[in-house]
Amino acid sequence: MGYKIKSRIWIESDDNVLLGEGRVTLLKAIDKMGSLSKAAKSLNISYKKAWQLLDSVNKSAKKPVTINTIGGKGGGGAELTEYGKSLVKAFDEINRNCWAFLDKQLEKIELL
Amino acid sequence: MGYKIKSRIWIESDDNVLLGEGRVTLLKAIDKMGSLSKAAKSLNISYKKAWQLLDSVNKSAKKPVTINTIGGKGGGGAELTEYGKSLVKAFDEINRNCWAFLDKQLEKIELL
DNA sequence: AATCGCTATATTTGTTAGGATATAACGAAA
DNA sequence: TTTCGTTATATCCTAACAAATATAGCGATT
Repeated sequence: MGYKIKSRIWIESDDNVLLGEGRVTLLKAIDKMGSLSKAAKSLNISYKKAWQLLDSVNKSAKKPVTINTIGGKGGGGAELTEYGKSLVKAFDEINRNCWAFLDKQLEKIELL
Repeated sequence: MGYKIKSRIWIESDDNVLLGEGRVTLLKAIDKMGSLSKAAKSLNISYKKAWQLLDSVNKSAKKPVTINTIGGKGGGGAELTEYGKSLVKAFDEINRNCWAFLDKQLEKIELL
């Protein structure tokens, strides 16, 4: 059986984490569910953790990633901005490319 | 100021971690110092942690990565095998290549 | 056979991240 | 103006993880 190579990538803005795998799956869940609390529930993480993640994302992004409304119809909710959606898409693409790249690189170790 | 992209890669063997950045810096320190305890001291980590890391490396590698001698001249010591040295070298190379690759990919996000 | 510095391991103590819980504030709609 | 399901935040508690400490065992050298 051969070795496997794994990776974790993230994007920082001014030493704060903007996007990582956890944040991206959270953003996807928000997009799907329409609210932060439902997204947290669907991912089986606490609301607190989800809120902290999202807060840090919005604080470190150059443009808003979500729009959170408080009160109002249905109590409020959260939805991705266009910028947020394209960030998610780009991150996924980079991640997939990285995996493919690393799988090729792994050959260097397999034949030692 | 733009975003930065960071990564962490590691190699697994049969679901156990073989090499990661911490393990590689430990192996380098062992190579330099000639013993596990001195390596741990030079990295400011506890001997226990260093030992656990090295143990897990040797358990999951297909060939021995270090040769540890217990007792004897100077009380013993640890040194890298040829396989160990080439693993370290290959890992570093893959890591550097990955950074370069990701830096290019980051452009996709910069121009959103 | 005594010494030495190391590997190898168990045990105990400390620290920190996260979970659970509680609650205030909000604004549209009825 | 009351209800509702959110966002937003603070506080406490616990459980997982890391550090500190202790100690046994080893074997070449003297």
